[in-house]
Amino acid sequence: MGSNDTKSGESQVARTIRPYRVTSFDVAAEAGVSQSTVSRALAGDPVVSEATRLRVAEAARRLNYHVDENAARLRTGKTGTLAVVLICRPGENRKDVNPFYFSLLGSICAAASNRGHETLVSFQDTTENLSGMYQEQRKADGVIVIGTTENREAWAYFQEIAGSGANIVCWGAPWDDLPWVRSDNAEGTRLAVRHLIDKGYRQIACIASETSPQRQFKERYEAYVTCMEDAGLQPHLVPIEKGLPRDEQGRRAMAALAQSGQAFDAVFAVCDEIALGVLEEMHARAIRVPQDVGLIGFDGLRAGAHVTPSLSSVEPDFQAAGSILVEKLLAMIGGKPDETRRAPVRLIERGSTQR
Amino acid sequence: MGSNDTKSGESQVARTIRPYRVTSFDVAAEAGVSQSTVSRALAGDPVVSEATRLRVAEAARRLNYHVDENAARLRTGKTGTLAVVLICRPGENRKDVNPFYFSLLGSICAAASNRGHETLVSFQDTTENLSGMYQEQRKADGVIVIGTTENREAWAYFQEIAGSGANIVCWGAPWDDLPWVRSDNAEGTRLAVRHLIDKGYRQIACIASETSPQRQFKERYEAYVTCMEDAGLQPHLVPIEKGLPRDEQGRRAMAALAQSGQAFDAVFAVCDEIALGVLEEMHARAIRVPQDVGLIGFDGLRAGAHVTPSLSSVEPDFQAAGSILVEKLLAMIGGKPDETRRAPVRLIERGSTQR
DNA sequence: CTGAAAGCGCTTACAG
DNA sequence: CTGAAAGCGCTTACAG
Repeated sequence: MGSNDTKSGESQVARTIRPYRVTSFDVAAEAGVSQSTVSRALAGDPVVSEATRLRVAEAARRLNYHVDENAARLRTGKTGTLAVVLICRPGENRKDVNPFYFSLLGSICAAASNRGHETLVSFQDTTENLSGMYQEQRKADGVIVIGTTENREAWAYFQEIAGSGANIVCWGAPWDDLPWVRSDNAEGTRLAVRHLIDKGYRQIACIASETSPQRQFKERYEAYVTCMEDAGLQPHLVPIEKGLPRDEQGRRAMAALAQSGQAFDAVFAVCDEIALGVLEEMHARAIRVPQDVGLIGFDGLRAGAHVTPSLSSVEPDFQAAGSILVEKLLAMIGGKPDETRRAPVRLIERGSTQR
Repeated sequence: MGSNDTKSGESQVARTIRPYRVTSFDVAAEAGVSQSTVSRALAGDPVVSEATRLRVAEAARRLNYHVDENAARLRTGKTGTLAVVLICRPGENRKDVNPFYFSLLGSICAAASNRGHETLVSFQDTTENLSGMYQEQRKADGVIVIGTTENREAWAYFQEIAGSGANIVCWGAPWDDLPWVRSDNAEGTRLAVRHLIDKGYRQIACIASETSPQRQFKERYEAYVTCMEDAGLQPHLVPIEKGLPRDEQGRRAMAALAQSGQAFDAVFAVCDEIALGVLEEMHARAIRVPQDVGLIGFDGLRAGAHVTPSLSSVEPDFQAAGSILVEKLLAMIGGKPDETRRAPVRLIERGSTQR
């Protein structure tokens, strides 16, 4: 079927099967200099004369020569590449990955690109899939790990890698013993609660969890308590039920709050997905937002812009977050650890708090 | 300042600055075999005896040895890597990248991973940024280019690369002379229009553009005309204004339709962002959806799930799309072109058509 | 089944 | 300022 084709020339061409590649030697011949001069000229080594540099560049262009990065990396030991791992829920449909992570991924790639590094991206979830030996395989100089806090197995794997001295930074880890970056949850919560107070709301309930693996939920709840107390107001926690989709958690918590008889005129939900469920439940109960009750979430999901009323929120600056992760990793690679850990946040005032 | 530090040992240690790396020679010594046997054993070459293979694997584990991929690739000429380029609008804030592209990016990475390939991702927009010489630099075996149709400069660049014989497939190109994959727009439109008809709508207007650089808009509009005519109904085009944000295009088109005096009981918008603007304008005009007028979009944006009423739509299966792109590229790399060009779509029935 | 050796295409001391 | 040569760490014919 083609493979037993024995036309003459087949075997003697065996070595020719690999397509011919233009090398720095070809460029050297074309430019009439040595191969080492080609390498220096193309790398921009200032030691080569301008005339030679131009001649070499022109020859390279004529031959459509490009440096074989594998050879360069083998020689220098540097990759110029950062690995990015996005941890998913095991078996999760990729479409259900929190879109924030897609955005963060994009901003990491962009930030790395601005700093002259490429990004080697992978989505990982289960054991057979986990692979973080980037430095050992000389595929990258370090790793940025982002993704769902809930995949403990994956985080445990990367925690071990971090423990062995690899260059690694992360966003979303359930533990604090890997170098992490997170939203400035205290500041974001302060912005949200102060905003509600400025709008005249006083009986502000917080839909949250004290026991969630999501550290940011805990941080936001604690900051909420502090803000309320600082303002002389009474905090009120409405806990979420475990193991449900976020919007369903929001619906149920809102139902529980309404049925509790507890007075409230505003709700601070620790994430927008929960807040969207809360809003639906408020509609179902004919609670008018923002007239009767104000509502604010956290995360700045796009979906919040399109609901009625649109959802006020606090948004992590994921572009800053991407830069911070990249800078932190590059600093670590350079041996001068960078202490930045918090990504800035900003308030998004939308309809659900505009009374 | 540290660099003029002349403590003894400094210069003789110069070669030691590069951290020691465990090589296949070390594993060979540890396992008591030759280096070539180590290479074969770890590559799973069936020619090595099981006993030897185990001994080598154990030695490698003890020494925490991992193959230097740069050396392997230099030798084999294969990268096992696919490049993915996401083209953005020049100067665009990354957050405004259509979330569909983030999802598609994710599914491409996942599909590549399933096929044993890593992905080298970059976001590109302007000239100083454009870089697609992946095969020449031996960084990847081929490129998948996705992103906004509107960045003509970037597409022209990749079109040229495609013309020079590189392995490249794309989603979103404004021209048809690079190997492309797109949604099955004809089928998706048929699903949308048939659905409206099934729900009893008859006077179905289409908000679209015949001249947009977005080829899918044109394809959807043409399919709409065909479907309407096949059903014995009168097509009615409401053109969008150029150069505006999509939602604003939707608002204006809807306003124009309402003011035109043309009778209508449903609207098919060629994308969800436009449909969301249409919906807002309908609310502003107290047009009840879906009772008075039905509305359906295209693209299946998440935001559509949260508006009131939720927006019916047609969704490209972006996971299938990612697989198709990867398979098409791998087929091209393998020299056996694959003719698949259309990603499957499915109808999402939501509130805006449920009367 | 295993080993000795060549060579992938660069970068970078070392000399001049 | 330029060249000759070594060597990065593998894979794979070639021998045995």
